[in-house]
Amino acid sequence: MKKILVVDDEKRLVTLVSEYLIQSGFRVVSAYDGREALDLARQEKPDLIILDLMMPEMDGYEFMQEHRKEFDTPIILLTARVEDDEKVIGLEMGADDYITKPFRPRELVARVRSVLRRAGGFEHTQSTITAADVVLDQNSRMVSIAGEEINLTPSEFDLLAALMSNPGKVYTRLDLLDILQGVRYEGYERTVDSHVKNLRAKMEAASSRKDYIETIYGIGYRFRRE
Amino acid sequence: MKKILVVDDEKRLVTLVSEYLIQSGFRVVSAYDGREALDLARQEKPDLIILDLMMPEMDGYEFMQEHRKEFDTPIILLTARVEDDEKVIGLEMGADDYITKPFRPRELVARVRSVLRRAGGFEHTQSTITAADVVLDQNSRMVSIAGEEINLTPSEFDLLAALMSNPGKVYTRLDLLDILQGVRYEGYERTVDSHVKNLRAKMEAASSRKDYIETIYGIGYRFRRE
DNA sequence: ATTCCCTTTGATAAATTCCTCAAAATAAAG
DNA sequence: CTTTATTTTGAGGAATTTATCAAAGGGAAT
Repeated sequence: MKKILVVDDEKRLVTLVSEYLIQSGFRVVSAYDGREALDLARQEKPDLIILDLMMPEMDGYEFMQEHRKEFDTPIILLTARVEDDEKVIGLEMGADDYITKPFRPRELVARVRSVLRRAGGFEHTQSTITAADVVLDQNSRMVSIAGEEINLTPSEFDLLAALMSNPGKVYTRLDLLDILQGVRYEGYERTVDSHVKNLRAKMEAASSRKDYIETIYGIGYRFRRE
Repeated sequence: MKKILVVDDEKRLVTLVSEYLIQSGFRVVSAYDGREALDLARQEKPDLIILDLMMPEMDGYEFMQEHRKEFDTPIILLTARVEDDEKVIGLEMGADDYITKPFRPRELVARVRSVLRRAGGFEHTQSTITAADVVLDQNSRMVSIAGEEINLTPSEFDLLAALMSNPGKVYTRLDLLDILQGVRYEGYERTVDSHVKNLRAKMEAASSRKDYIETIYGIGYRFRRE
């Protein structure tokens, strides 16, 4: 299982990213400034680092400079805005990829997988979830029901993956919105309903069963546990 | 166990919110104006702050400004009206969520849980209450009796959660009405009776036992303690 | 630029729950 | 036993929440 170091001074963002990565089958350690990150990098020897450029104490550039003296761990940069300059400097300094805020969690995970693949290692992440007769593969992002493959949109897949990661657990619409949209400052809860509706339709079309996803009135949704 | 600071000049509201939070498994400290809140924040280092924007002495904006210099505790704003401006300003100043008055306790608690989950860690608050053969889970809001899950409406759940949080303690109808409806200046006490009736029916249908909820004539109700 | 697909939004219908009231039942008091 | 107070119960309409649909908005690919 791959270990990832997440470095950002915004705690909320670190938590969100961490949860999403964990849910995707990675192990995560986190730091809130460059110095702390350097200590952790030495100690934990992560397989990949997700790094914010703007930080107190020791910013991203400094961190990379120091870090590169000792390791060649792949790095994905988080940048607030994409000045071309920033991008170029970052890549010259040895970053493997970059992603601009705000971003969607699934986009980040996709890049993490991509960078890890390039960086050589084979993925050993736990990538398939099975519940009832539904099989969901996080790597290929394919889902099949009773052996028959179904075609989901990215949002539908993310929603289903979240629900299936804890069958029986009830997720509120706000929880699910976070998963769809990343850090949320506003959002229409009915968006979740729409995706659930489409997801249910596709799942029911592929299976005689229904009620894979249950509505908990007044709360949210959950994946049915036998 | 997470500690929450509640700041509002309306004492009645502070009391209600506090009780409900305590009942939901949190620790609570409270302040009635911004200055007092700042002292308490320094002293108690809460995990989350629930903050009214309109207050004497030092209003919510001022408080946030000062507070942010020293901490990054997540904040949930209470606002009387929702001007979009207010919302935007608040969020820009670092609030994590907002909720408009009047609100129901359960809605607030849901947001508290959601923000804490994002902001902090993976430790969970003590979320299940067990009494007799009844198990009640505050996170998923599910209840089971002798292992069998029963389906409660939001109000029924809130009522049962309140009663079960202190088996043997007698709650008046007004106490329970507060829990159902939030800050209330009028209300029909018989509403509670109705919910109790429905609750009893569902519980008795799932169990051979009855009398989980006892009537104290002239006072109110309580959950039976063995 | 055009097309296609996905996401989000808003509006309306459907489902569920909540509140209220009044009559019936039960408990306490005299 | 009778009276009075309180609780239980059932039912209808009000209110809230969810499901569904259609259309607008965005972004990527052609």
